[in-house]
Amino acid sequence: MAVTLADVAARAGVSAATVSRVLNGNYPVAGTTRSRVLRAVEELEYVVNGPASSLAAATSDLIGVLVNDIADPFFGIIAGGVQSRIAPVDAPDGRGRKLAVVCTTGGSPEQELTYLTLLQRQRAAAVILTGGAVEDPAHQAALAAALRRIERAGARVVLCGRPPLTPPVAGDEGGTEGEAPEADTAVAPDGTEVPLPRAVDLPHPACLAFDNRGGARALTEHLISLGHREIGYLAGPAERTTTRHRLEGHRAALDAAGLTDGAGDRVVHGRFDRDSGYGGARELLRRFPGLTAIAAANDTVALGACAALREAGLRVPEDVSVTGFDDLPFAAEAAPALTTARLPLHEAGARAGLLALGVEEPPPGGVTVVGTELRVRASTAPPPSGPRPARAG
Amino acid sequence: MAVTLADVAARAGVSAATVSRVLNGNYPVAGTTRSRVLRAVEELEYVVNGPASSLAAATSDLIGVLVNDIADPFFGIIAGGVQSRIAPVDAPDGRGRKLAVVCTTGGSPEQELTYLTLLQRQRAAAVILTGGAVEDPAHQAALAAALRRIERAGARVVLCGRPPLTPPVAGDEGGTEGEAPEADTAVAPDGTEVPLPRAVDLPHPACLAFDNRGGARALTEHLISLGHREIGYLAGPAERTTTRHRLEGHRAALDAAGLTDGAGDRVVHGRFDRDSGYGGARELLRRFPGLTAIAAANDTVALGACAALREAGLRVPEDVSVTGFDDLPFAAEAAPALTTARLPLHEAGARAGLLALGVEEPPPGGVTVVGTELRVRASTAPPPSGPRPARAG
DNA sequence: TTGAAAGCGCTACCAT
DNA sequence: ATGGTAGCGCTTTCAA
Repeated sequence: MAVTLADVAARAGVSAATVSRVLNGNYPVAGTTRSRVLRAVEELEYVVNGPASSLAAATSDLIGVLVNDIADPFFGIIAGGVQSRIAPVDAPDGRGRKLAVVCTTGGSPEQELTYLTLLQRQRAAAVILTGGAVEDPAHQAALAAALRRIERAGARVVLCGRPPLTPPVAGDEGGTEGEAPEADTAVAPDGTEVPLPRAVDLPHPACLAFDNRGGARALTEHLISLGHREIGYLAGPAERTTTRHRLEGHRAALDAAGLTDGAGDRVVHGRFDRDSGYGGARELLRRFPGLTAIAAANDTVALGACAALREAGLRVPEDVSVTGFDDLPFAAEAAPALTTARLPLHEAGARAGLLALGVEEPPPGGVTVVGTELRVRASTAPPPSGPRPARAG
Repeated sequence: MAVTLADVAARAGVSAATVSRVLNGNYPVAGTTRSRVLRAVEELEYVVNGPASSLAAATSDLIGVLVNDIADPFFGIIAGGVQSRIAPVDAPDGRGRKLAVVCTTGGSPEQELTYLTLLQRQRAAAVILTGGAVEDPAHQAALAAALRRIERAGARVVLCGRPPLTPPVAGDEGGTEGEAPEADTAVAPDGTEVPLPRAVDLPHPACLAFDNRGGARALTEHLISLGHREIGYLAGPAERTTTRHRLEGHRAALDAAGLTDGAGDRVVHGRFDRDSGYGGARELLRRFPGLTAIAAANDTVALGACAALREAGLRVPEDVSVTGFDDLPFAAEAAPALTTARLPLHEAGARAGLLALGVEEPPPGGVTVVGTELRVRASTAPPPSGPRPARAG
């Protein structure tokens, strides 16, 4: 029914092979032949059959992007960064443009695995996993197995905003102190490189890890430097690397300042959304009336906290200083007094795109740590006296 | 190299045809055979070759979603709605799950066309175009041609948040008063329905149009009802349906109230972003010192306007009332005093997903108008006196 | 209920 | 520089 390569070939008076060569531009073709073919393509309104060429060439133009929630600007911005590189607008027609298959996992391990299979089925050229990972060991193992399978199928795997699968012993996401890169391929009789079996057959994806720990630490250090001593923390959901690392950074700052007295943690766990920030802040205010600052797991949570403070008749940052994380565009608008750690989401996405294309090589250890930048919009030292008249509801 | 159907067939001691039937579950297979096959699939870690099956079956699991910018929550939320339906989380493994290919056009007509070709090449099962359209006639024609080609290739086309390609004569996007639906198919000898050639071979996509005009009108009517008489308008970029319809709604409200004196329009055009809102508001304040209200093309623009007002020492909404459009989550947080028209973006995306799947049938006319809801967060009548001491910079 | 086999449309290798 | 052609892995008649 549809126009095929053969139709074009017939019309141009050449062979199918020639048409293919013209279209893929990866082989010398005479100028006249070339233009004849292109004209036939035009006249027939021929559009390549992607599945057919994917089958024959054993590759596809699809790049999978796994996100928690595409409606969340955090992931939207990363996805935008990816697209800016895998399909640059200045590319001629569609030449060499990859398409992004965006998959919303909702943070569910099962969904993550399901989508990986679906993408493998599509023979995606690469898969990019974004955002923090669930730390459940069983899932980690299943995930590693899935990624290994995908890599073996010839697809690239990139982690963006997520720590490596097997953290170095020190438990530090920034570690480049991995084992020395041993030779792990050999030249087969037919001249091609084949992978040598490794003692541990783990996947080794390219990895762009956010410095969540460092950012969180810097934020809390900033609060401490202003004179705050009672700092609450609104953490994300347990079992997630993002939650853990940011919380660890916060605690590291407290420890370094000797602020971890036996009073226990001023930490409340919740989700990464506004409601959790709102509820969590109310709880913090209730439990710790002396609080002068709140560090939130991310900007969205911080916004919820601001709302709770406002409702309690407290001013931000005069009465309670609030910090967020990520620096989403709208957050600055909503809470101009927010101090936050800026994560270069778009840039990270863009680099992930390059890694997915294979244009950019991952560093020797495979892991690149993307730093955070402290954004101080408004800082206020705590009131000289102790507890405020906390009018929280 | 990879495991194929044939491998599974061999291992299960059945033919390839049988394995295919088991995997697709669209044909009766004996229970024992079935389980034998499934076990072989498990043991071999077999993953279907998508391109191969797409080639053979002439269909694919891909659904294209064209957006202006996936980093913009407006589109992110729509995309999320689409995904919620084309890949419901409760689907077993990957059974029948479609994948969303998200394409960022940046609002560029050329990119739009390029992506449509790319999606046609992938033999996408459907294509969803979101957001307002560029009104340039040449592009409209090229777009119509591209969509027609895609429809002829057997893919469904859905417009989401965009008016029909050929607006009814009245120029009203809400028109269901189109020509009576004539019979446009006939039953072929083999019992299948075939389309009759139409006089004008236009594409007829399913269409979910936002009631931009109605929403904008309601907003301005609201301002007028509060007593505002000098209302500025921050419009979007020219040549876009969204811009035009919202502006028309605004003007309709003014006309109805007899507020369009010869003083000329208090309208400033810009982009759909914060900076335009900021700059545009400053310009409005300068040119129309008596302004007591500003209606913005969307929430992002409104946020920029709020910033400009704040900077000018004016309070919102006490000194100047501001309205937005869309009701993006963060906007309410950033400007709680904002009155806005709520667009059910997620729901619209979800319906677009169903239309793309063919699960839901488009209405007879093809067009469904999605209404807006007025969200009044804080309204203030204009100050009794005339011009304020506009301290604008 | 199952098997055999003919494509689906393209790529890439081998000739020329 | 160009043509011929053997697959790529799956679906889907048609037979059995």
